[in-house]
Formats: sequence, structure tokens, C-alpha cells
Amino acid sequence: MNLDQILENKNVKLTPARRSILEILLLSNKPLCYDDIKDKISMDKATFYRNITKFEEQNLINSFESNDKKRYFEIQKALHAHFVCTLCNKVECVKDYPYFSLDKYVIDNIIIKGICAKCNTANNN
Amino acid sequence: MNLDQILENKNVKLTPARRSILEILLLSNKPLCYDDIKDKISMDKATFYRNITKFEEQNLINSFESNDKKRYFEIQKALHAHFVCTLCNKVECVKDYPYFSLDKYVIDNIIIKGICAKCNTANNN
DNA sequence: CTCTATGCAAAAACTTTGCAGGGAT
DNA sequence: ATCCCTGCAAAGTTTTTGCATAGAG
Repeated sequence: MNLDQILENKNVKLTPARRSILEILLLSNKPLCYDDIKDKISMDKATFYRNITKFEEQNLINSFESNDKKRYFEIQKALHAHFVCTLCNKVECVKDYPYFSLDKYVIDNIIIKGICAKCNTANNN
Repeated sequence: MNLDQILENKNVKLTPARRSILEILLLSNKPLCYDDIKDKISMDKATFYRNITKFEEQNLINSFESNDKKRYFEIQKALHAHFVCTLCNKVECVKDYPYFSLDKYVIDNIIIKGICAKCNTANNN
């Protein structure tokens, strides 16, 4: 999947800022927040959030709020679930979690909240 | 399930403010945010959030962030999923959504994000 | 009396908006 | 010349913290 395919038929001009955001999200194996992306490239938060809003309007990406109060974004290549640890705030993709359709509902994302293996082990020591 | 049972062995004194919060959450059939609760009883946000924090520390309630950037709280009687509509921000419980354990992970909550039946119908008109 | 709970006000954290400058078409 | 993208600064929203008062044991 490349950016041209992704932007096909979408009303989004591919500016350098947008290219950067999309490339970083494409290369990432987990959802990223503004801080994650700002660490990789210099970009004002207004630019970031305005472009993110546009991407979401065009269904190019989806997002969710994690436990750390930040929004995390990703280009979802195939619908899959996400795990958010409520102790260490780690976010990871859960590729093999089954999902089911709900009558007349459109499912965009599944977020599983709980305690990750590492924190769980640490907690029980 | 009553408040005495819920607070059994928990290090939480049952003050009037706490009783109000817990009773409202117990009676609700869906997760509630601070604004929802403030509509029902007068309570300062500091008091609310401090008590909510204490409840969460004692695993009396759990919470998640919805699309409207607010945290929603509930007393979860049995693990079940929640649906959050990304268009109208409605939050509802999905009792019959199947869930699966993840090896070594503790699952506290499942949030399904998407478009609810009503918004979906409205959108396709 | 001491310890905790509460309310008000201020701060903090993340996101959004206003506005002006700059580039592309 | 117009449109829209970008960055800075300011505002907005939700949640948290500081502090003084009130209340329970």
C-alpha cells in the first residue's frame, strides 16, 4: 500500500506535512500519538491535528483515546483490535483478536483495556 | 449487589458523596461521565474525580475515554463490551459481544468504536 | 484533636481556533 | 489573484492539584 493508492479518490492534497504523517503511520506497527510523531519530525501541533482531522473525515485513518488522555492514530490496513495497558499506558495491536459484526452497526475499531503481561507479572511479585 | 457488598474489604469509607456516585452508577445501564452525574446531583468536580480515582484504585469501577474526550465510568457487574459512536458520541453497553482472553493479559474492558445504527441509517439517506 | 473529605480556585494537559504569512496553481 | 497550508499564539475542554474549611471518630 502506498500513499497514492491511499489518497486515491480522497479530497486530500499530498503536502509535505501530510506525507510525513502518513508515511510515519504507514511504517509504524502500532498507533501513534502527536508526541510520537513530533519526536520523528518537526511539526506544529495545529498542523498535525488539522491534518489528522482531515484524514479522519476521509476515513484515511482512525483513532482512539488511550489511558494517558492522548489520542492515538493509525492507518488500519485490516480491522484488528488494540490493547491498552491501564498501568503502563502501552498501546499495541492485537492481530489475532476475533471481531464480530453488530447488526446495523459499523465497527471501526476495537480497544481492549486491561493489564499487559509485563505489568501483570510485575504486579504479582 | 448493594453498596455494602461492593465496599466489602475495600479501604473506602462510604461518605455521602461517594454513596451518591456509586448509587447513580449502580442504577445506570450505561457508563456515565462527570457531566452526567453532575446533572443528577450537585457535586464539585474535584470531589468527583478524587473519589473516582479512589474507586479505580480499589477496582470498584472502571473507565474509558469516549470520543467526546470525556471519561466514562461504570460499575461493571460482568465483563462486557461498550460501543461508542464516533458520530453522535453515544455510549452503550453491548452485553452479547463475545470476548476472549489474551495469554497473560488481564482484560478489564472492551470498547468498540464505530457508527451506531441510527447514525448509519441517517448517513445513508 | 487528628485525620480525612469537600469545595473553590488555580493549574495542568491535550486539542482546537484565530490570524497572518507564504506557496502553489 | 486566489486558495489553502502552515506556524505561532491564544483559547477551550477536561481533569488534577493546592489550600483552607468543615466534619467524623
